[in-house]
Amino acid sequence: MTAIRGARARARSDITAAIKDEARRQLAAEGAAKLSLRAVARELGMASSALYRYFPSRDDLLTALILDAYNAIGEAAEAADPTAPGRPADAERDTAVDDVDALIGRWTAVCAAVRSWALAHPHEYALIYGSPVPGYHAPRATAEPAGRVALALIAVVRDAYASGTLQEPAGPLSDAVAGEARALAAELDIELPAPVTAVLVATWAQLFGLISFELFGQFHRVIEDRDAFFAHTVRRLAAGVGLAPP
Amino acid sequence: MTAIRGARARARSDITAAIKDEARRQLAAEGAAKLSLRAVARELGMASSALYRYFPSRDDLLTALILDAYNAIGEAAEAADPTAPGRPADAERDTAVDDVDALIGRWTAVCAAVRSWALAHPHEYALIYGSPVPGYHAPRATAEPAGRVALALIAVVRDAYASGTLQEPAGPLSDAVAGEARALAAELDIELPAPVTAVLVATWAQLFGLISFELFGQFHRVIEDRDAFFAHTVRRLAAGVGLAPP
DNA sequence: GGCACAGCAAGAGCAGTGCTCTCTTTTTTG
DNA sequence: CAAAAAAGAGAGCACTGCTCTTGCTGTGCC
Repeated sequence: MTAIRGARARARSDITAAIKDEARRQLAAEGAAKLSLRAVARELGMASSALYRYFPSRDDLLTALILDAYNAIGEAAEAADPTAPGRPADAERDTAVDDVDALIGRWTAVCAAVRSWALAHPHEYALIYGSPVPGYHAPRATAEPAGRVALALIAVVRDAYASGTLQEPAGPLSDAVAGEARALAAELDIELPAPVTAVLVATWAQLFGLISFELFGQFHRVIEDRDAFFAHTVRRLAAGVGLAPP
Repeated sequence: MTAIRGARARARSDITAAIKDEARRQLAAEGAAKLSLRAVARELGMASSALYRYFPSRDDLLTALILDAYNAIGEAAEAADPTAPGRPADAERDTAVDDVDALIGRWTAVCAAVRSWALAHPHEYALIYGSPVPGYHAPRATAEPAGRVALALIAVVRDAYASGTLQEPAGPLSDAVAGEARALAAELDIELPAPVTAVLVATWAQLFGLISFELFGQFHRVIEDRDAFFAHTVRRLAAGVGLAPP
C-alpha cells in the first residue's frame, strides 16, 4: 500500500496534496467562490491544463476539500473526547468518567472543539455547513465523515445512558418522531430511548446553528462575548439532552 | 413620493424591479454563484453594460436581493403572528391570546412560517443564512431587516412575560452572559429577565440551525419526516424559553 | 419653444475563468 | 529495447465581471 510504488505514484500523491494545500490556502484567503484552478496552477508553476490530470473538474477539487474538512472537524471532535468511539474501553473508564460532571465535561469539550475548529477554519467550515455549492450534490462518500461529529456527541450520551446517569427528557413524542428516532438508533446501532435520540438530533443541528450564526455574522452587534455565550448555551444543551438536571 | 415623477423615474424603478425579478429567477434556478449579470441582461434584451446603470456591480445586485430576502422572510414571520410588533395592540388581545396554548400557538406559527418560507425559497434563504458571499460585507442597512424574524419571536415571549405565564428558565447564568443579555434587552427596549433573553438568542440561532440542516442536506438519510421532527423540536424550543412547562 | 445637459443604451474591449484538444516529453512496463 | 501509459504544455473556445467611448433621448431652464 504505502510501499514505494515507483517515483511516479509518489509524485502523483505529492502533487495531489500540493494542489489541495494551495487550494486550501486560496480558500482561506478568498473563499470558495474565488477558488480558481488557474490560480492554483499558476502558484504551483504548472500549466492549468495539467491540473486536470489530478482533478477532472473544479467541483472534484471542492469535493476533495469538503471530504478533508469533514474529517478534520470530525477528528477535532473525537480528539476532544478520549473516550469517543473507536477507542478501546479500558477498565478504569467506568469508575473514572461516568459521573455527571465528567460527562458534562466531555460534552462541552466536544462542542468547544468543534467551535474552535470552525473559528480557525471559517471558509472550510462554510464549505461543509454553509450553503451547498450550486449544482453540486454530495457523493455518497461524504456521508460517513460527515457523521463523525454527531457520533462524538452521541458517544457521550450513550455512556451517560449506559451508566444510568442520563435524565430522560420529558414531554410528549409523536408516533412519527418516535419512529424516526427508533429507525435512526437502529441504523447507528446505538441503544437509546426514542425521546433521547430525537433530542440528540435536534441538539446536534442546534449546535451548528449556534456556530454558524457566530461565524456568518448574525451575532454582529447582538452578542459580543461569544465565548461566554457559547459556553452557557452548550451547558443548556447538555441539560436538554439529559446530561444534567435542568 | 410615489407621484408620477416623470416617465424617466418610473421607467427606472420598473427596470430595476425587472432586473431583480430576473435575477431572483436565476437565483432560484441555479444558485447565487451562477447568477450572471450578462445572462440577466440577455434575458431582458438589453446590453450587459446598460445593467451597470442600475447596479454598479454584481455585489450590489446581490445586496439588493439579500435585503429583499430578509424583508420577505421577516414579513412571513410577522404575518404568521397577527399580534407581532408594529400592529396596534387591540383591546381584545389580553383576554384572547395570553393563555399558554395561545402563546405556544403563536410561537409555533412563527417558526413554521419561517421554515415554510425557507423551503419555498431555498436559494434566497441560502443567500442570507448560508455562507456569506466572499469579500462581501453586509452594509449597515441589512441590520434592521435581518432582525425582523428575531423580533417576531421576541414578541411572543415578551407577551408571555407580561402576562405572567412565562416560566423563567432555571440554571446558573455567568456575569458575562447576564451582562450581554441586559445590554441587548436595553438596546431592543424590551423588558425581559436576563436568563430569558439569553435563552431567546440561543433559541433564535438554534431555530435557524434546524432549518439550515434540513435545507442544506444534513438530514439526508437521518430524518425523513421533517415536518414531524420540526414540529416536535419547535415545541421543545418553546418549552426551553419558558412558554410551557417542560 | 428651443437648447444645453444629465441620464441612458449600446458596442468594443480587457483580463480573467473552466474546460477541451492536440502535441510533446517522460516514465513504466512487456 | 520498444511499446504503452501517464503527464505536462500550449492554444483555443465560450463564458464571466467590468470599463470606456460613442451616440441617443427625455427633462428642466432661459
